[in-house]
Amino acid sequence: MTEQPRVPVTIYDVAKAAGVAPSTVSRAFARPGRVNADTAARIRQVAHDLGYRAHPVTQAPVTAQTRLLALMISDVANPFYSQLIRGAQLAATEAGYEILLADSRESSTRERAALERLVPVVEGFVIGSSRMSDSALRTIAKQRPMVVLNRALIDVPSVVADNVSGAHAVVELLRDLGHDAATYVAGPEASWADGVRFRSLRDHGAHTGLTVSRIGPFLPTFEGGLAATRTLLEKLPSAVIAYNDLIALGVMHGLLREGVAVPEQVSVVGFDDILISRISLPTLTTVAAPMRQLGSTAVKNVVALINGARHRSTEALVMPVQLKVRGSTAQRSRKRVSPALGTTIVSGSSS
Amino acid sequence: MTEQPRVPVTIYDVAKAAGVAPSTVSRAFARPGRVNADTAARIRQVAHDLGYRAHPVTQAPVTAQTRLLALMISDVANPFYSQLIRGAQLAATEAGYEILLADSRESSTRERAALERLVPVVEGFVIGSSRMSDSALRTIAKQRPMVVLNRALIDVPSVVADNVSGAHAVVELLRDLGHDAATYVAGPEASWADGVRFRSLRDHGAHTGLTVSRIGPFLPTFEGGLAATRTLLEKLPSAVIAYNDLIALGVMHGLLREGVAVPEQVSVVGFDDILISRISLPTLTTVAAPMRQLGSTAVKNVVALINGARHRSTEALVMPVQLKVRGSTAQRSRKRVSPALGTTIVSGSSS
DNA sequence: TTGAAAGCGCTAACAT
DNA sequence: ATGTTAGCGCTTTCAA
Repeated sequence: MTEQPRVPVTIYDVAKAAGVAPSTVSRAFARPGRVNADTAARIRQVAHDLGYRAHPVTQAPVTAQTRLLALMISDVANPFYSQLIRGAQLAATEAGYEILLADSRESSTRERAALERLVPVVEGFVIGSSRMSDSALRTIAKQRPMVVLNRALIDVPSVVADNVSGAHAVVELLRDLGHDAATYVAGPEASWADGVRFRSLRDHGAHTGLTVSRIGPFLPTFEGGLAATRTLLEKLPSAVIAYNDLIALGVMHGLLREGVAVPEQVSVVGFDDILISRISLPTLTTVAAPMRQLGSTAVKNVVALINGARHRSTEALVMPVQLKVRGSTAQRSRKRVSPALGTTIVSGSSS
Repeated sequence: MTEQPRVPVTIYDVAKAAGVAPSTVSRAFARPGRVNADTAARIRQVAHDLGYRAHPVTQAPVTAQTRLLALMISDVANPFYSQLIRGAQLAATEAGYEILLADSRESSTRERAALERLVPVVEGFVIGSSRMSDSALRTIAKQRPMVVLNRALIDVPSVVADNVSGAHAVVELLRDLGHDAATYVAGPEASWADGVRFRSLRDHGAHTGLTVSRIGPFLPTFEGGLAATRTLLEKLPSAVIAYNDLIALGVMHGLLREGVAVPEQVSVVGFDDILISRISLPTLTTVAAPMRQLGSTAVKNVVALINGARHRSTEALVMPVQLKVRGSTAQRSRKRVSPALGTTIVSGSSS
């Protein structure tokens, strides 16, 4: 491939070089039939030589709406978003919109840059998960209709999963299984859900006799969970609650690799209920949120905003969650593990 | 939320209604400082009452390039694309572009609609996987620089994984393990890779003494694999090769659920090497393609095209693949399965 | 078949 | 602080 200097070439340049009127050039491209075949051929030749490219934006009638919506998420590779994306797509299709997926890759800088670049192009935003500050988010919200997911933001319509109830259910499950302490493996610090989950776990735990400590932050990925295992092994808890399923799965694998039995020695709980959690071995106990609904609700709301609806309530819309009890949690064992050796020693229960 | 009739309101409407000049309205929004606070407030009020929305496209200086690239894939939820997307994003960031992800959800109609909507907005296309016809794809390629992945398309630059060699390696592996027949579980018919994989398997199998039959098409998902299991159980082969890992995983689980041991009774092979394949039980033998490189190479090429490079070679760029032999394949057993009962019976080898 | 000219909705000089 | 005016790159009447 040979590079050429990049100076935007317009139809005027082409017209001049080809000795025709700009409108003829326009027609040559836009409605091929309406122009003399020879003229058209010559124009195309000249255009090609000049390196002409139709301008991305003005090409379409400037009055046209783009019917494009942007959905911003922090990592497309995270299966957690699959259903959310599906829901959003479904609702968008129904409303005659197309969803453009933007991926911040867990970086607030990238997120902001992408958002800013999209403002002139899309009619509205759905923020699936943001790593930006509330105020930065509000700045964008001022420019285009926006709905935020997984974060409660004053003055911007938001839809969140009921993380508080989910955390309470987890605490109660573990208590019922005889655990009296658990370690929370934290995800990204900029994640709103992370904060809510840990605080809810800790506070409700304090009320009901489950001491929840925290390690992290870790990347919200399988690798992140693997990394967390090292810390966990230093002082192995009988129960681990992870920020999300991917971390939980990583932890589970990390533990199994070290010879620690899950759930016999350590119970593991996640959040999200992604596909793998249903097919891993053991299957993962997790808090399932109605991701698909979250996505479609959000899109319906932006579309309503675009159509002139007004946002009223200052409260976030809360969607119910469900605790899926599966194979990775079990009655607390009376055994204690010496992780370095991977052997087990019998002991009384400790606080 | 209250809906309102949708008649595009411009700054001129607002200006007239507020008794000011259009430019004042423009400034009130674009440059808040430069306008009397009272006037600005009044304008905002009027604008709001009229349901004014900044026009998505003309808002930015019309001369600006969008610096946006579209990446079209057939299913964002398929982890197969994760690395491809990453590669594309990395290369795009480096070139100062933003990647917009578009998802056809396995539908050529949706794909075409999305592509057409994106033409005026993006500077170039990377088609990660297409369900459209070659000619339909070429139509879009005429309007914007385009690079196609996973499909060889004459006149349009394309980058493909070396499916042929991958298939050959699979055939040889299975032969070496003593198998003399295998069933290929097909994916989407519109998938170019599907055709190449099956033909390569069948042809190379014919040469080396592995009879490859085909069932399908099935959805390229875990559920698709589960569905395929039913057909497979009717006449259980000693080896299954799936269009992709997701199907392979579905098949594996479907078989295990029915009491068929993998790999003892049936060997299973996939294509792609997605994350789960490394952590499933058993781990999955699969053909790994350099997805990340595919993505970044494609993006580098569109960017070059945008910058005026010319596409020359009519051949697709072929990237090497690697067979990862893992836990789901084993020496062919002498036992035969009576799948309906889930029991095993000893028998001699059969053709 | 082709040219001239008028916009599309908005921003940015340049005036006032 | 605000109004006037000239474009942005392209398409589209309207004439010729």
